Amino acid sequence: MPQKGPARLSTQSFYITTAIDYPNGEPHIGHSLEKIAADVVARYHRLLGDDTAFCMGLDENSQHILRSAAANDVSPKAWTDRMEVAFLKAWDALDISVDSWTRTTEPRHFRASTELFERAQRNGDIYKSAYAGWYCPNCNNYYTEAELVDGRCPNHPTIEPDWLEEENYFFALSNYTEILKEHFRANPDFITPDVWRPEMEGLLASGLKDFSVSRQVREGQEAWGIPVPGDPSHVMYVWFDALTTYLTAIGFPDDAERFDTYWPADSQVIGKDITRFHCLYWPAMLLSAGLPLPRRIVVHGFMTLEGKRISKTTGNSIDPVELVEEFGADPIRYYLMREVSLASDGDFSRVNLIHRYNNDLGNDLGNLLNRVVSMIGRYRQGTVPARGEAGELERDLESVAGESISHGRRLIEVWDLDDALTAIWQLVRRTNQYLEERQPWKLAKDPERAAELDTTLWSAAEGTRLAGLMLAPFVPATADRIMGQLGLTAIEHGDLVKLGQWGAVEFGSVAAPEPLFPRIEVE
RNA sequence: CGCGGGGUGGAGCAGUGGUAGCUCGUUGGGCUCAUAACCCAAAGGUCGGGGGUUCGAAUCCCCCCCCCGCCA
Repeated sequence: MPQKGPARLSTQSFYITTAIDYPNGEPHIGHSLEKIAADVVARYHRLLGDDTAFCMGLDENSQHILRSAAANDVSPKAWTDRMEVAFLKAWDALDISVDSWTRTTEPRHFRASTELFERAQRNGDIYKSAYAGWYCPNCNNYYTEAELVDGRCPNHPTIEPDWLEEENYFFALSNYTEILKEHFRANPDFITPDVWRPEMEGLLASGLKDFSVSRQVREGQEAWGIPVPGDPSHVMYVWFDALTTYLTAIGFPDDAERFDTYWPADSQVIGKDITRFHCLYWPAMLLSAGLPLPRRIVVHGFMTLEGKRISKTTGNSIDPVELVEEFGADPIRYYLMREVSLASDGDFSRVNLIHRYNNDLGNDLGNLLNRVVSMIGRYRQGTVPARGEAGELERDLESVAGESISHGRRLIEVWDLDDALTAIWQLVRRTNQYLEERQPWKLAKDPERAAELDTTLWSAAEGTRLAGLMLAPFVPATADRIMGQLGLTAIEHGDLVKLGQWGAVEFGSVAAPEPLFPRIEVE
């Protein structure tokens, strides 16, 4: 566990990636979970003052793209340009703070992939061999016997694939079984959460098999993809192309300064379907190229929608942009991070979203801010009073705030984001309780207790401020609104270190109270 | 078949040997600063089934049932 202590040096770098997406259709809520989780951690590290690089992108060199483009009667380039707009729009709507965006069709990415491939070649890990399987011409893909459905292509029920053999390039993954076993032994945090580790260790125990890294360009077919170095009759197949994005994004191989600043990646976030490729193939490829391995692969489960599998073909999907228009980005971010544990699959339910919105965001958090700001306005003409002498209740509130922050931090650092929110909510709840205990509305009626009222109002404002600060990675716009209503400036890089202690700011005048999350009435 | 994960109050989950916890929901009470919000309390579980180890098991062992994932 990375115990970083209470503060951080601002000279540290933090590199985080998400999987790159196939732009063969528009993004849906399932894509969003991973981006939001990664964004929370990226924002958290910026809040610590780390030099953070958060990279995402698009996987455009696959045959899926050619098919989608053809189906829509446009060129592949026009198609991916159009899809890029859709993806960027979705991530922007969800407030995903991406630093670097990579498309695999970019020349710099061709350059990086070629370099990585050549390094593996020089290391003797690439060889040519026969590849055989059931070939579907529509997919331009091979399937195993088991993958076929009644002898037909799983994606094209009308097509009976042919048994084909071709010469392919292979990567000698088997060379890396032992060294990867050792890596897993020496780095128990390499896979997070650790529920996925036994599966990888099982694969290692049974021995790794080499995998195909190229496809022949067939006659009459567009050479879509990155040519294999030294053999343009082949293009790279998936892994040396897609995974290399993580290197391209930070300047590999030509910008050594930038690359050395960020590599190896601190966290690479992926969906559970590609666990093996990121936990086994990818490290082996990096070892072959003489590059250090990422520190952590973070695996998340899948989302269902109202209990059903998300599928465009059955119309069971939600457009994140429409969702944001209806509820706002922060409620969706909060809901997904609070309700879905990365360790297991989660469900997106409209009823539960509204529930979380009203109960957690509206009642607990929004109402807390509202009552604090209202009372400061009503009893102290909008000026936050000086803190005064702390009694037992204030010391207790301060201690809960400290624990909430330290627990929250520790949990974010091990990617336990739902529990981190629970830890932060301890402070929100405690501050509400504190107000009940002090009853400032009664203190206000007795001029002799003005000092107690001052202390109470200051303490409640401070508890609310610290909760807002810790929430900033999860609900960034809301955190700024909290600061704004408390009369403070918007949250900045490094603020968790600078302002994350009880009493770290000088308050001034609060703004007019305004509900953060107006209640959503349901039928 | 094999490997792995899981089955805990109405719902969702935590809990790996020592009186079963959390959030929501339900019920009752309090408060009135606040977004019909907030606070307090109560009811509700023979921890999938059976057997075993132990002074003592949700927690360890064996068998069975059910759900999910992996097999390149």
